[in-house]
Amino acid sequence: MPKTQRGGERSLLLANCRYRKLGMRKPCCDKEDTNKGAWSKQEDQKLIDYIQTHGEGCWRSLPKAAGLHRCGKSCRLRWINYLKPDIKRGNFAQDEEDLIIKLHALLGNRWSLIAGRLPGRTDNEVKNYWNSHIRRKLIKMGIDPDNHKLFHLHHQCFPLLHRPRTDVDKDDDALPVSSAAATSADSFKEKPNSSNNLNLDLTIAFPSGTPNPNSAESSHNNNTAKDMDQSQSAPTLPLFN
DNA sequence: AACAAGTTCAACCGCATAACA
DNA sequence: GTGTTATGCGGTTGAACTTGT
Repeated sequence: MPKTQRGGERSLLLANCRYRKLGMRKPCCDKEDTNKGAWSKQEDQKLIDYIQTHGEGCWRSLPKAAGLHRCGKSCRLRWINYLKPDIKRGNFAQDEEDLIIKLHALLGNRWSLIAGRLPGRTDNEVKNYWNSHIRRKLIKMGIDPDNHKLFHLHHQCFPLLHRPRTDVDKDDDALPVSSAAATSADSFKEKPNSSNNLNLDLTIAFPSGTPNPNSAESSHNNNTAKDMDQSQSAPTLPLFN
């Protein structure tokens, strides 16, 4: 059973309860007739049908036009993260994982930029994968996932992380810290690209078809433009420095 | 078998900012 | 220049699921 069909009504109730409890301001689209929580198959189909006919965009007016009792934000997220036809689902390949680590070292938590380098992957998926898999793996290897440095290089800041290794730490992919550096460094070396779709060139460049933000006609995609402005030249990865 | 603890991931939120009036 | 609206982003939540005891 797809997770998307679990407990929709319950999460709606919990969400409404949360606003009251925490004194949070209600979202703009929190109307009585607006659905929340998991999407049903029928809702998915309505959204797919509408976008296939009319294309993406105008998310604010889309729900009404498509006959959905959802806010535009929710529709956009559902489409981008789940329904879009070119989305690649399933496990991440090793080269995808390596690329995420490299890009994270370079860009930090800018998940949309990182996802932009992984065809078929969404920012949400990359973020979740980072938090649930890669982050933990790096910690096990003795690498601080936040700055990609070995823990022992700044152990004063993280004394609790430098406890003696115990049986709990022993795991298939757990490595002694001393060898972890070499192993991870090896894994970051450029290796033959097993996935032809992956763009492992880390030079920051504008996606094909995207106008140069410095040019007069570009007024769109300002975040990207801002990010690009900050990295004019192709940076090298500051791993383990 | 039953329960607890840990993990995953879809969906939500607030915030920042571009676009527009 | 100012106010409002729409969109996109990253952080967070919590139900469902998995694993351990």
